[in-house]
Amino acid sequence: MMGGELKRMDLTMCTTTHDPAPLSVEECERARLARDPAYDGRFFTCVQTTGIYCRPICPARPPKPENVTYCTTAAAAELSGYRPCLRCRPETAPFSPAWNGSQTTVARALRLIEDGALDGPGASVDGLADRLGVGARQLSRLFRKHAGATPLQVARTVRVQRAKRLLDDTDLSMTEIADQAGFGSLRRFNTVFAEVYHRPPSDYRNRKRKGRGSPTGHRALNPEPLRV
Amino acid sequence: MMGGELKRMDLTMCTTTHDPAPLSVEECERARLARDPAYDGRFFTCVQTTGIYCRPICPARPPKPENVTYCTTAAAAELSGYRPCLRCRPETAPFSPAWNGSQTTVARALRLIEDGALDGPGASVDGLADRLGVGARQLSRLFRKHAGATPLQVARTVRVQRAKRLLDDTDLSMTEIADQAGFGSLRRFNTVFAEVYHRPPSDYRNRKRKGRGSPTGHRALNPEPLRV
DNA sequence: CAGAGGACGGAGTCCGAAACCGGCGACGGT
DNA sequence: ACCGTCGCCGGTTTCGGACTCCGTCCTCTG
Repeated sequence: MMGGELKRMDLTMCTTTHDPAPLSVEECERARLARDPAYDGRFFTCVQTTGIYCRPICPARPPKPENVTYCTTAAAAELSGYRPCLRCRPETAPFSPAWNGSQTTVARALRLIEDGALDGPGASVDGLADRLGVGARQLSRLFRKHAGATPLQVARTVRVQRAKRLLDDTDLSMTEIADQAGFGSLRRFNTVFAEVYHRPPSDYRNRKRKGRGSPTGHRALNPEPLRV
Repeated sequence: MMGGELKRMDLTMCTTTHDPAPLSVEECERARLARDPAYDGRFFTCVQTTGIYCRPICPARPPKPENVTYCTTAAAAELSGYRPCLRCRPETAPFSPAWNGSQTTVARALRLIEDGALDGPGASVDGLADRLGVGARQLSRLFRKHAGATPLQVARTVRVQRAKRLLDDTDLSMTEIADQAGFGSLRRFNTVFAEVYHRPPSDYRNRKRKGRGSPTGHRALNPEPLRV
């Protein structure tokens, strides 16, 4: 024992605010050997031979019972001289900031894409992943999990939306709009826009303007409703 | 015509040092429409409508015959006011420096790996590719093509060789050798070394030293030959 | 105390398949 | 003459599955 942590049966004397019932050593033993997620955060395992403390769900090889004591909080374990396990990271409980780490990464990525991180020569998903400090494959996984779309799908949507606003709100040329929207070429702008709106961008702009009337008041005959 | 380049049949008057026989316009026409690699570098196609000149093997849509004239050199085409095509890049002929580009990239990568670019926390193939200015997937392809092994296979070989030299030439501990050889943990060092030499590193060192005699002159009984 | 090795899951690596991308040229409309 | 659209094209990028690598923990031995 390194001091201060509860010995075997002593757990019955100690509860935490979210623990409706005190835990027996036997219950802790069962829970950690089973890696039962329901007990995650309810107690911590202190390993005397290594000086490390863990969550009940730690995937590391379970230490022998005679080498173990239990604590109800991470703080108590640290006060007793144990350091957090680098596998299960007991200092990051569910719903803690660390738990939100990957979601935060995706949120940052989405902002970067809005800001054009995937546009222009040399821009790439590899490069974006690097800026975020994660592997490209891992970023892909996080996008699928938290955003339900791939980074390029997000970027393509953002580009089309920018182009649409520029078509509606400016008299810029197609070439200029393609460039400012983040497309690397007029060719790609035409292709992607047509895929989304089923017509070329200039046609979209013309119909949009005819639909709200020209200065002469003439309306387009049989205006075709926009399909998106 | 933009000036200076040879009109149709005039090619018969013009040869280059590596062209044993002059080319007819018909022959040029056939060669460019067929994208015949044998003619690459022997003549260049000048497109009047766009002001661009190409190699016979250019994958772009073949221009109409009436829009085409021919030159025997890239320089002649440029003197006539044409600019090089950004697809087939006529200014980069086979065996030119540009052609050697990917081989040079792999050579640089190998040097970087020797220098530990794939060792240590945060090191990755993604990161190496980024330093070389190519995509990770593309780097993988180039390694397969020019080195016959993957980046990690190369790195692993380099690490083991470093470790072997340190075992032979120093009295460093296993932990220290693992670290200096580029392994992130003693555990990995043990595993990889055993895969290559079929014994743990300390065993290798002991046998190697017994094999060349100790200061007392005692030789190991029945020394087992090293298998690599 | 150092070293070896079993166990483990997250992240990285590798690869094939598919999509994206940008360039070229033709053509039509203004 | 210029702008815009679109067919065509091949190199590179993207994506996701499959698998490996990796570092950590723990035990045990010398």
